[in-house]
Amino acid sequence: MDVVKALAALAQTSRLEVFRSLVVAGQDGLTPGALSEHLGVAPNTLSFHLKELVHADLVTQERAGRNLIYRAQFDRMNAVLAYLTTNCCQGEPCLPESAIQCNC
Amino acid sequence: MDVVKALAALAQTSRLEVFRSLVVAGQDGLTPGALSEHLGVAPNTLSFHLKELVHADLVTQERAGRNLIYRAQFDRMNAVLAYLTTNCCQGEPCLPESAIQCNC
DNA sequence: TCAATATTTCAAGTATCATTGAAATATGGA
DNA sequence: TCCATATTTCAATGATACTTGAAATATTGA
Repeated sequence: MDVVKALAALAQTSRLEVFRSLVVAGQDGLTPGALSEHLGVAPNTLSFHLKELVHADLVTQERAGRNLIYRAQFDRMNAVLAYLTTNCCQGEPCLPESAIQCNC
Repeated sequence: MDVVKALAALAQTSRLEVFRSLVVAGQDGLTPGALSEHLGVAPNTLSFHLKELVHADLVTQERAGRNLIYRAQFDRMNAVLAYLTTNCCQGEPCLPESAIQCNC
């Protein structure tokens, strides 16, 4: 699991906005056209960024007729997030409470 | 809260290893010397990466005599992770279960 | 104060990334 | 088949990032 690649894919303003939009959209996903209009990113630039997200395995692509549908890959996202926190603090308590994963 | 900057700071092999080491170390933190030896990163290269992590507010620096001690900033880390998942899936269930945040 | 240890800063070179405009591909409908 | 829509690919340019070696700074103990 290449965590660096996933983090790099998210470490760019347009891509982070794209991914966040897909996270909110959930299983419905979004088309490049919708994303392009909603985020104000040029179609070819958007296509480049979507490919980066797909290569990082954070997003899936499916064709639906004339459109493509992109969706966030939630299990992969959670695996990346989990990597950052596993085995933290040698078992000592480091934070009072939190609840940040995607379990809506 | 500049999430892109934080993700970019983590999206690099050496820095991700440094950060993970600091996460595991917890409140004890680690010195550049210890990190350099443990990870096999040249001291000046390590210094560059540590500065990136500090600028991204993911790591703190404190002097202890001749050494410096770097520590992971857990609340900041959790805030960054939380940003990726908030408002996901329009409230629909998207994953059965998970537990990924730092609450050790 | 001087030397040793710990760590950072600086400058330079190479590589990687983001954006843009133009052209290409794929799909659906007339 | 032909056209329009949707989306991607390509090439080029400018900006940003990583690494390295050498030099500088800070702290401690003799």
